[in-house]
Amino acid sequence: MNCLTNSAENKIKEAAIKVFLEKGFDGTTTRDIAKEAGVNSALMNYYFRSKEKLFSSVFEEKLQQYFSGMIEIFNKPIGMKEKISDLIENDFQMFKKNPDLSNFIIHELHRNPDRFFSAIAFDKIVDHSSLSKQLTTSIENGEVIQIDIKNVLLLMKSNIQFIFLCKSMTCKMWKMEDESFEEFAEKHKTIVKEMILNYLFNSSKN
Amino acid sequence: MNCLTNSAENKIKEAAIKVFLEKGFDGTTTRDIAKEAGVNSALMNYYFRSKEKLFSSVFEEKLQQYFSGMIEIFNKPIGMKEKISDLIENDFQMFKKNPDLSNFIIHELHRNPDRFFSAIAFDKIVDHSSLSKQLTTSIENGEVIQIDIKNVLLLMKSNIQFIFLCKSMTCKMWKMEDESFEEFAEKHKTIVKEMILNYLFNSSKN
DNA sequence: GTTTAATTTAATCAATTGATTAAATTAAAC
DNA sequence: GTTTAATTTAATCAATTGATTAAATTAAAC
Repeated sequence: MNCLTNSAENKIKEAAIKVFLEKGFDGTTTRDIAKEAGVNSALMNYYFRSKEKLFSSVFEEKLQQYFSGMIEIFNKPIGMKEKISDLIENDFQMFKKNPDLSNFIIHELHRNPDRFFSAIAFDKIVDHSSLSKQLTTSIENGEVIQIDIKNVLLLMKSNIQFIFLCKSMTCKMWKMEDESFEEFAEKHKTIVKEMILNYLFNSSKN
Repeated sequence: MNCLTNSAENKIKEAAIKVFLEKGFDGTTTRDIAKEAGVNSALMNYYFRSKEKLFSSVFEEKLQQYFSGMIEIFNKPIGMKEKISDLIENDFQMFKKNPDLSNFIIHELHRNPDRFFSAIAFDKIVDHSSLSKQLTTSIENGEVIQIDIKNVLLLMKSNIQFIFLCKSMTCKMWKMEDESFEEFAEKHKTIVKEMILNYLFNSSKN
């Protein structure tokens, strides 16, 4: 019943993660998943009842992953400048390790926005109130410019995620291979960090 | 043979644009398109030979649209600061009018990166050399900081496109309707413009 | 070792999907 | 007005797809 490490159920889940992230829900057939998992295709329905249910379990897991790193950092007892810097760095590393994740989340939410709430209790998971309070304090301090938390988060997300979202276009346009793309991404991350920190923080404090 | 405005061929093409942009290639059936166009489903194959070919013609058109505005501005005889500002504004207006365009291009290129070249002759269409030269001059002037054209373009694209790419997530997270989202988007555009211009341009010149 | 439950397989379904065919209709050419 | 070509339709295919079923096998309980 346990020791799932290599059980059929686990192999199916792993395969589903891989295939759904590559091809999306519509581009994936249940036979794709069964083949990737190396199991009989009826097993998928035995364990997960339907393609839709299997997908949901994958999507839920990935949406959690998408947010999980942020939340820890939100509550870290560190200064605002360091926190912003950490959030950027954290996202960068996550998408570097999971190059399909961003496309997957963005596309599946675009196709069916309601998945957002069926997959996550946002209020519980992303408790932005702590960060929000810290931002307010920093603004009152004069450390940070007058700005809404929504814009701050969007600035960070846009500049990091988009590097990976449009990876294929970048590589085609500028004739890059994986290696030079990685260099480019690292370089861009540095620029983004500098630009955002410069913009948000008043120059008096360093 | 002509007067295509309301011909079946044209209705199919229009319907294909609408449905493909909403649902993507994998999420669309030929019957969806026929139904949307209000024509017999065999007509699609009569005019376009196959779903793949119809899709290609849509994708090609949309990729051109994606780049078309940029190119004009690249070659405008205006200063660097105004040009950057115009490019940002132009992208913003395009994606505001075509909220699915960004998702469509990003997703279909992610699924099949080679479509990029089958759909566009990049060297011809995006002649970035003019902008590239202007940037070099501006850097030598001391007007602009030392930076690569690739990073400049990516900064602009990221910050504008991503607003619309993650529209559904934004609306869910912050409980926005279409109206307040539009306000938010406008506000964010202003911030992005200011941030990017501040970052790229040395403060001596105004 | 027998019984019972859990897991796996092969065979098969009905529905959907992209595509084709042949006939019917409409428009154009002369 | 007849001939010819272009357009449209209804009917139908074969292949694919998500799912189910019933039988076979394996593991667990006693």
